[in-house]
Amino acid sequence: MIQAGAPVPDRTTRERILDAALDLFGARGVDAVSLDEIARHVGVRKQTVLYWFDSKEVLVDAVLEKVAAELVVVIDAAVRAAPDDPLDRVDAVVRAVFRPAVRRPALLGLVREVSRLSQSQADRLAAHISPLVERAVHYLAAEMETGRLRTGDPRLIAALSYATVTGIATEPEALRTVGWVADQAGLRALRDELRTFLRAALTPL
Amino acid sequence: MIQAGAPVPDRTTRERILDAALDLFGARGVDAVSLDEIARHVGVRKQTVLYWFDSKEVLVDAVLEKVAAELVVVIDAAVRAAPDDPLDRVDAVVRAVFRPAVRRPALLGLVREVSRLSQSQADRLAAHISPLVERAVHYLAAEMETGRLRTGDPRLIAALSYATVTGIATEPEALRTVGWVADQAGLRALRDELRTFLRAALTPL
DNA sequence: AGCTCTCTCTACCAATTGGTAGAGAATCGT
DNA sequence: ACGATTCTCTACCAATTGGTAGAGAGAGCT
Repeated sequence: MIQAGAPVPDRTTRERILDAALDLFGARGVDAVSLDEIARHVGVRKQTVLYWFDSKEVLVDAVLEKVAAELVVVIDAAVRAAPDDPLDRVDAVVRAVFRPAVRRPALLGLVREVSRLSQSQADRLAAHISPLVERAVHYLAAEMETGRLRTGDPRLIAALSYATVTGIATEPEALRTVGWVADQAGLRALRDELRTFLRAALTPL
Repeated sequence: MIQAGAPVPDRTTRERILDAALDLFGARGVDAVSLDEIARHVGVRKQTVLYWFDSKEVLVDAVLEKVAAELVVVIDAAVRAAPDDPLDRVDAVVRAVFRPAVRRPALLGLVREVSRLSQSQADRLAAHISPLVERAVHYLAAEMETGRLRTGDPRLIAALSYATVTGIATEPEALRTVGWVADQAGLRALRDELRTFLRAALTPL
């Protein structure tokens, strides 16, 4: 905690604000979290938050940017490391997406907020994600040609997978409604069920 | 629009408030929609809303209650009407869930709000949904025994399906990020892809 | 030492929120 | 005809929100 009149220049304050914002936004949503609450979590005044980020919208932007960039790196690495078999590759991507999510639920929880973004924010996010998706779609299409994947619409498969992952991310607690336990073991079990589904649906007949 | 000093007793006002609240909550979230905005949509003052529903929380409750009850009826009817084959039955449920969603996107969009509910609200919702899920789980388990479905954990399958549907519901616009078009045709295509997936994953080897 | 830049602070503000108090018009049962 | 009930209104309020203005402490360069 920093006392009044002792503003030791602290380059990490910005990072700590981003960190707290990610957790809080992810857990309870952008609307429900005030700048003041974020500031309190960091041990700083609300106006300090507004010094680092000109407005709440800018802060949201920065958080999304950070998360998207990290996610892209993780997925990218997983794809490159995976063996040549397309089924194994899909499997690797699914596990790669869930790994950070298991460690830090707020990460995927943030996805829930995407639907509330402004047009420009959504566009910027898409700029990060789209290239990844396009590559995946082309890859899937190519492998369907070679017969190593069951034929289908790769874009729909991508959309469905994305929807499923965000669905899991969105509702770790809501899934209790269907009797699912939202702990790490439960998350892993659900991830594995998704892997099974994808394999079953993509394995050539 | 009702003019001042002309409060013709109108039993439908309550219904119209519920209706507007459903659409607005579903489209933009409970937090982002004020009572005043709902009132304006109905053509009434905010205080009239508070006359019919003691607080915003009560209004949210009522909307959820209504949606849950309707959804239960729809699914129930679909199951009863479906043929005896378990794969067809699963298929019928998926279509039944999507039918109201296609007609009225806000309906499933409301699911996004579930994660922000209070404990008591979540419990009440679960009271509606759980029996349905339990029946489905037992049914799936029984059919796995008879060999007409691939064996697996029925509860995980239910959870995964639920997550997928809510994922689609949550992100009709966010899915644009992966290049998916969020119109009715797109929704149908995605629904059919989900049906294909479920069939592929559940068909006995 | 003195000056500038970086950073966090105190003090405020206008707007919006959910909610309360209570007046008054229309309808219905008597 | 009349009183009670039902329903919507005007008028307020306390609390919270995102955001602004500007003071002032510490660090580093000259």
